[in-house]
Amino acid sequence: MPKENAHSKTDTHLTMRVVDHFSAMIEDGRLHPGDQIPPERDLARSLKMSRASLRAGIGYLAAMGVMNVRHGVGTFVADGPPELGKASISLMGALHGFQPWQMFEARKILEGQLAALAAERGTEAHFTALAEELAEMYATINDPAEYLIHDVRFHRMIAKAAGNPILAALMETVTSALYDDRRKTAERSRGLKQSADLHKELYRAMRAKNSAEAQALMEHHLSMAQSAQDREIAAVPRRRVSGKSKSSRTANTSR
Amino acid sequence: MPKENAHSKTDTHLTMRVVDHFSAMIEDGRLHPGDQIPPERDLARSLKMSRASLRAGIGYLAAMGVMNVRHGVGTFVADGPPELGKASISLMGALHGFQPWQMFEARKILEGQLAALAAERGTEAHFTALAEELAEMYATINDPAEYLIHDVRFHRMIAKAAGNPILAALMETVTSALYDDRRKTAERSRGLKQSADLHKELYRAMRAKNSAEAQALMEHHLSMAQSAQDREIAAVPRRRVSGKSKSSRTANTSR
DNA sequence: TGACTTTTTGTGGTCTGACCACTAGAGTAC
DNA sequence: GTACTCTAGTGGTCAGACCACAAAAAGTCA
Repeated sequence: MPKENAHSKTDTHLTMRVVDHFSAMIEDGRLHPGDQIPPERDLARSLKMSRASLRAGIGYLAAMGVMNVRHGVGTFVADGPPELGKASISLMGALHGFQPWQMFEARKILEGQLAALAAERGTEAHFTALAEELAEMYATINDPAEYLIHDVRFHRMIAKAAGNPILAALMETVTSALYDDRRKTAERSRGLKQSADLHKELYRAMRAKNSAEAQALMEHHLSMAQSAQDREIAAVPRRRVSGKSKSSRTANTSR
Repeated sequence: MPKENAHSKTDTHLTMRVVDHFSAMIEDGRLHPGDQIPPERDLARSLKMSRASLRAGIGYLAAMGVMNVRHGVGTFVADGPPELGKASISLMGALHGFQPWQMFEARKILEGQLAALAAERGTEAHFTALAEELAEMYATINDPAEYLIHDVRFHRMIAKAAGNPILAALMETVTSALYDDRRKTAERSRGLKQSADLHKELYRAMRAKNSAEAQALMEHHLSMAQSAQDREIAAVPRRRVSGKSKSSRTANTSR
């Protein structure tokens, strides 16, 4: 396996030369989040390669979430919240057979711990922000789509309050795979009341700096969510895939 | 804000059309890990786009670790162990200022939980494999480079025994950021004896299905490793860095 | 003056088709 | 058999042109 290691000088692939170039600039502090890089035409000339090759490298960085390319505007160093692996989890699920219960298990561990840490380390500002999202959740209890937005923000704020951006990024990675499905599946309103109440308890536990309770409540909350989803799946059976087409080594991609 | 997402039919970017195309094929089961996709020239014709655009999409998938491109041979669907985000964490560290202690905190949580799960779910085959790696560790106790290989395998086997590939992939993501540095820093031999003994205790706890003890031992082990790294940093002061940018490329000595 | 519309400018996105570089296997000589 | 050479197939790079989009500038009209 070509375990490409960072910062090889004689890297043959031009793509990797570009990646290394920008990696070095970022790690050296010559590039910061939000910075715009020069136009592709100029950059290609100064790096002595064709624009096509340069674009391959930029595309690679963009896929990793390090760069942010905006058509007609420019290319920027990513500045938003850290995102690891992006959509890869959903693909990885298909590739390696991730099971829904495994996702929830991972979430329980990560978010449970995050809630505990937030209880210990959260500041007044964090708790205030949590309270505001909580209020919004109650206010939009009859609008599942809107509710979901504040629900997500609430969880994200907990991650922020926990003070560990790495754990927050990992949570984001796992969660994002489930987000799309949830967005499409408008939840029943009656479920939202119960959900909001649970969040309120969670909020109180964190504000009281009771980390053990916060963790337990979070895990309980996610268990409920898991049950809800299981029921959803049972109600709307998923399409089944035809058997193992192990046929030829070369897959036919055209329809 | 533009949370671009999956499976848009009218996606303007050709790059994303390619990504969606293969994502769909993978999720439908028409493509499996290890499968080879058709040559770029044929594929470009059948997808009705230029080879350049097709390559952009393939490059994107390759960056996400979904595809595996081999010059002169062909392009394949990834079949190795799941890897989320690849090298992104080290870059993210530079971008968002990840601190070493945050990495260890994340590791403690993930690997601690993994050890507990392994104790509960591990099979005889798993424990046997662990015992073999343990033996290799004692055998190579005077060869830090070789020792490290078995050390990593030991931890990886724990992750496998835990039976949750998502958590395993997350651990891999966090750990890989530290691996390169560790490889360069030859450890002290006397530290390895202590490390091996700790792994042995850990092994025994797991085999005895004592999940609580396994988790505690793993966390203790990682705490020791963290202390060792802190000493390493203190002994070899880093080059000064300006402002907020701080290199995450530091040595990790003990495990 | 002020607000709206049109044009210009600068950026990334795509196309074409040619040629280079690598790999693996077939063919050949010994 | 072994080692070498050749060849076909694949991804990698190049060049230059043109398209599409977004923001800013210029023009237009009340």
